[in-house]
Amino acid sequence: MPHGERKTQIIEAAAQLFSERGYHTTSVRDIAAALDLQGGSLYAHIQSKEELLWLIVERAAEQFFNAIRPLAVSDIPPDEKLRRAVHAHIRVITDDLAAATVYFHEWRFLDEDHRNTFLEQRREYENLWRRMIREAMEAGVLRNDEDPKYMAILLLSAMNWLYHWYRPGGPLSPEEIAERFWRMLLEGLRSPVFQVSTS
Amino acid sequence: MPHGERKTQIIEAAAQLFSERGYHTTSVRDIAAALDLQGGSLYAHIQSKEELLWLIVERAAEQFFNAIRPLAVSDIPPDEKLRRAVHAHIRVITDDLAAATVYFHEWRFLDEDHRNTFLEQRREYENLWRRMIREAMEAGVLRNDEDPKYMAILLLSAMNWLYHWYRPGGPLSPEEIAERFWRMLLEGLRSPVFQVSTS
DNA sequence: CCTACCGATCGGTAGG
DNA sequence: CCTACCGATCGGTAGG
Repeated sequence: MPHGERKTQIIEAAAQLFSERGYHTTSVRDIAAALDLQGGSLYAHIQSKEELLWLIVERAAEQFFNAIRPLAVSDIPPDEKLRRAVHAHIRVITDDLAAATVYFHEWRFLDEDHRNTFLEQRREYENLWRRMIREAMEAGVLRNDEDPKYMAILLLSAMNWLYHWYRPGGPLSPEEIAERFWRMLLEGLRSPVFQVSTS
Repeated sequence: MPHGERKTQIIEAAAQLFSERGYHTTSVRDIAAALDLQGGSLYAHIQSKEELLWLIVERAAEQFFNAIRPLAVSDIPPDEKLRRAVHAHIRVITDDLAAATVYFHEWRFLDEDHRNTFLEQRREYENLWRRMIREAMEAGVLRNDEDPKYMAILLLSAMNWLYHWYRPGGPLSPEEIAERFWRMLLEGLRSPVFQVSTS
């Protein structure tokens, strides 16, 4: 009978290795070695290598939902709500960079059922963002001459790319990054005193 | 002696498969099968599987440079220059989605030498963007109370994420996407008639 | 949790 | 460009 703690260790070692080398370049023996075990010994705790991938992705998806859903359904003013959501989303990524990297990078290697569940959850998550944005548009906080769909894509793209370049100990804290990103996205990059010739 | 046309076919088939399944999940036999060849026959044209990955990444890097460098060194007004650069960068991604996907996703599996060259080229490319942004800031076109470094990251993040969601035949053309992204980034998401309470 | 092993598949080569 | 093969490594299992 597997005891939970050991399994958590295995999941975390797997997340670290999958994020560094990718799912397929990491062997079950690599994961076992990181815990000073023999390759076959892992199977006392897990059913398959794919189960590990699924558990990592599942957990990460949960982190995103736990961070954003309470905000989304709250009655905080829509601009403050979005500001906090940006901070929260970025926090999930920076708090467990390995898990986030696997979430964004390796989900394609899930079994078909797990992959479908993943895609479904991701769609739901994006809908939370679209709803917050539409709410802010209707409150007159965000401009209503843009499509909330592409606003959401822009926001999430800028944030999600973070796992490519963020490293702990860099010049900016997660909070400072979130602050700057939100400010630039909200206020725009254009100088307020300059009339730019956009078509 | 390999003749060039066949090699191009091999590279393109490899780019397609690498982008769909990833580098390590695609076998040399898969690539050969896509061209109705036997696995071993590829080695009349290539030296190794890694060479294929390198050629795909190399080509993609060249596309980005060819699209942006002439703009960067031109004396087009800085705002128009950036607008065109956004269009050009997005065009490179959408014009060869498979190559762009491999470029962003699979470069980690390059040999050490190739990986170092890749990282060097990417740094140079990002510097082109930083220089264009700094130029626009100094011309008073972009706000000078933000760091050009993070402006560049924001711009490139939003654009680079495109390969995750863009599919040909979608509702927006590459030009329409570029237009919207540039407009949203430049003008900001905030409603012009609303005073948002940012700290 | 280990030892010892399974069949399958991999990238790459020899020889034609 | 094909056939036939190489050693290495893979995920997973049996039996203890």
